[in-house]
Amino acid sequence: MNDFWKFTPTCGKERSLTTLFILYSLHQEPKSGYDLLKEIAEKTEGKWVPSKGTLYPLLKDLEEEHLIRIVETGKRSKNIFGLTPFGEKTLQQIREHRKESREKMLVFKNLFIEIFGQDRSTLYRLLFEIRIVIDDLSPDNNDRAARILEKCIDDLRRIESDVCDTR
Amino acid sequence: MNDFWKFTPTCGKERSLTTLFILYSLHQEPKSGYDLLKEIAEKTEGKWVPSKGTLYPLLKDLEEEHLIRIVETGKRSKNIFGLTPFGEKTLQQIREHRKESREKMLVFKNLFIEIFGQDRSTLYRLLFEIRIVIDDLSPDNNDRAARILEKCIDDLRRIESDVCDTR
DNA sequence: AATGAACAGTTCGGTACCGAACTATAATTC
DNA sequence: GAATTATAGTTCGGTACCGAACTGTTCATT
Repeated sequence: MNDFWKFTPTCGKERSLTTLFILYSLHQEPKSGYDLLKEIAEKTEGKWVPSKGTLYPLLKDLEEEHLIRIVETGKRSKNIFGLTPFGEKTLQQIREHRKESREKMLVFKNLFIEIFGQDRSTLYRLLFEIRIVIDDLSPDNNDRAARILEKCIDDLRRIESDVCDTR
Repeated sequence: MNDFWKFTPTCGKERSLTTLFILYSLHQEPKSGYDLLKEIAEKTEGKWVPSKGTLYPLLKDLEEEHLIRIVETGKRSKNIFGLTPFGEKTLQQIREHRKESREKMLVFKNLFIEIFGQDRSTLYRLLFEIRIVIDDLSPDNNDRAARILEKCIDDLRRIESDVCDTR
């Protein structure tokens, strides 16, 4: 289901999640292929690390498509990549489609939880509802929402401590 | 990143999410390939529907591997598939690895939200914290947790209605 | 009876990726 | 200085999937 995790800018071809991560990461700061691998390994706790056989050819392709460019070379045939203006634009357009992407994630999670989630189905469903309500809030209400969520966390944590106290 | 969404039973080869869905769905009740496609389309609101070119050959493969079997044939060369005992066992073993699978989903979501999520970072982080607290609760406390979450939803919904009232 | 839609399935060129095996070089350790 | 480790990159057979184009059959509508 690689094609499921595809993201489309307003104009241009759809991009894989690996490409998206590359664009996003180089948007933060230019770096080498090796650095990208290390970064993704850290961020995902080693659970997802694109293989070198994937990454290096993909960097080459993205360079040929003028999304990224080599901004510096170093020893050991090291290449430091940075985004081009076209790459910046593509990344921005993909991120603008945040709603569609989040919907994808939502149906994916729903399915995932239906298959794996058992004991917690009810609670997770309520979490989803919270998520939906949050998404509909206008940004002005972030602070109020944050306080409500923080109180919720406190109350939930208190459940276990109440149980401990009654033992 | 098909290989990222791979699930491993205790013994036996790792399985794709499509395979997992098939096993899960046939575990519910036997059905045809066409029914599987319809079901996944419904559950994902059309966002993920394995292609026929994927599903039918995969059903054949799973049959050859004795995970599923044809329990009935009908008109139009219709085949109704059901799980075999081996398929039931495989499904059960994969679902037993729920923790690893959920960890995968968590790092995937974190990455996803880092790339796409902006306005709501704080709120989503709080949602993650709620999730972590929920995961640590013992099942006995599901009801209390559910009530807390329900109240949280009410409070969040009231934010918008408060705003509407003040206009 | 003819037509269109729904149901049901097959083939295969192509994509995105994996991972093993490979090459190369600089830095660190002994 | 030699050995080891880390950094850096390449190639390509293979997997899981897509989707277009195809075949076929039953049911519903006109």
